[in-house]
Amino acid sequence: MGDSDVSDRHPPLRAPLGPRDRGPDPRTLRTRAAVAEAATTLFLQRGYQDTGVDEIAALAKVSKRSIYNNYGDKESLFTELVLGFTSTAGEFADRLVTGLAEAADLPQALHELGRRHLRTVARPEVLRLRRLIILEAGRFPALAEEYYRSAPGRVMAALTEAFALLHARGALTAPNPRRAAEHFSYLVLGSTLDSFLFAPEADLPTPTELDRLADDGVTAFLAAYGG
Amino acid sequence: MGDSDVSDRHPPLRAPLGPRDRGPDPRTLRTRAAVAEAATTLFLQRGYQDTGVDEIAALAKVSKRSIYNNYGDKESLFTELVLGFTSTAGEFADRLVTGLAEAADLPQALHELGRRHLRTVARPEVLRLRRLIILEAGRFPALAEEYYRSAPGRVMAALTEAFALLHARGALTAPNPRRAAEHFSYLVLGSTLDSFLFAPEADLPTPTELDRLADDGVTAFLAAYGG
DNA sequence: CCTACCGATCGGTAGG
DNA sequence: CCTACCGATCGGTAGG
Repeated sequence: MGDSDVSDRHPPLRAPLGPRDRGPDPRTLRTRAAVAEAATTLFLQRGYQDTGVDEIAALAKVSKRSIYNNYGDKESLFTELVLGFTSTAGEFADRLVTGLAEAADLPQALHELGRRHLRTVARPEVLRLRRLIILEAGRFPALAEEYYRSAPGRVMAALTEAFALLHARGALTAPNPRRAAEHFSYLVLGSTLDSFLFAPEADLPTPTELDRLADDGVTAFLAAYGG
Repeated sequence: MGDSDVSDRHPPLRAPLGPRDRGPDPRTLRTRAAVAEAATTLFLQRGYQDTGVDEIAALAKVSKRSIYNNYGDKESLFTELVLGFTSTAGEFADRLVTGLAEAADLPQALHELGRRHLRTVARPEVLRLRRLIILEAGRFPALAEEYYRSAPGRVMAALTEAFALLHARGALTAPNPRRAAEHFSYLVLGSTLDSFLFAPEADLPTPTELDRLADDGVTAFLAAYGG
């Protein structure tokens, strides 16, 4: 099983497998996980600038040196964490709209989609991530663009495609399906997303209120675009 | 023309009128105006934290001491400037909806309102102010609340009132006029406000595109709520 | 005497 | 892994 020579002059900076193929050092994994959790908490709470590397180290109960060893520098740590959450959000976006164009009862399917979408987006950690990315869009423009394209953008693209099909079939009247997708999203999510940005500490709507908000948005959408 | 005694033992710290009623020292006014303009530019561009008092002083071509003499400290300077713009925005909000409930041609009046609203809100300085307040909502929660209540909140309140009247008169079907006002706002403004937060450096829609966005939003609103 | 303003520098804290 | 410390920069204030 060809162990690599310890004196190898070109070791990968972070080997995917350690010597004897034992996998990465479990201590490294523990440290990285502790740092990631602590940094996520603090970044989401206070933003990039107001979170100190010392604070992250203290909360994660690791040394500051371990953070730099595992993540390079503060910017890389931030970027790596945010990109991880962004790809999670992108996967959700793909699943959300699946099957819409084939639904037997379109109004019911849209109401369910609206409720599911708003419930997901109105979770504190999702709202805080969105807010964090907006706060740091000046410092990390590429990150903001990647998030926008992967999360809301992917939902918008999937809705656009579904609405185009439904329009062709006469189930909706949406000659501009892209615009219809935007209208659907802002009708359902608009006020919840907006309020949180201005009052991130305020109480979120209750689940009942969220369903009501989503239903009202979908009802207005169906009145405007319904077959 | 009663000159005040120069040896007066209780001079006001900053007299509204100087000796001989000549008015405030014009040098003071010039300095304050220069500081306000420079600070506004920089705060809107980089946010609170990333703007240094030294930078403001350099851009305004005054000494740092003059900033502290005129505005107390950095937080007060920021608050004073933002509150000034907030009250300006509030006055616009009041005028925007005036006369809507009495319009002879409601669809036309709503289309004009939508265009005017979006054109105003989509000005770079308005978008930047909104973004700045969101960025600093963690540090200045009272400021964010005041802005939210004075600007979007006042438009929403005025629209709600107008829609309630129009519903009573049968010109609209809006049994929940508050919700209708939210839907109107997000249909017209949603995508423009949202995109700017994630890409503050990107090009804004052209005036033609803005009118199209507004028209599409108002058309959807009328299809959903129209008499 | 006052107000406005200057050059110089303070203590404290950030990322690394 | 920790303490100590660096070069840089911040908001705020000193004397004149």
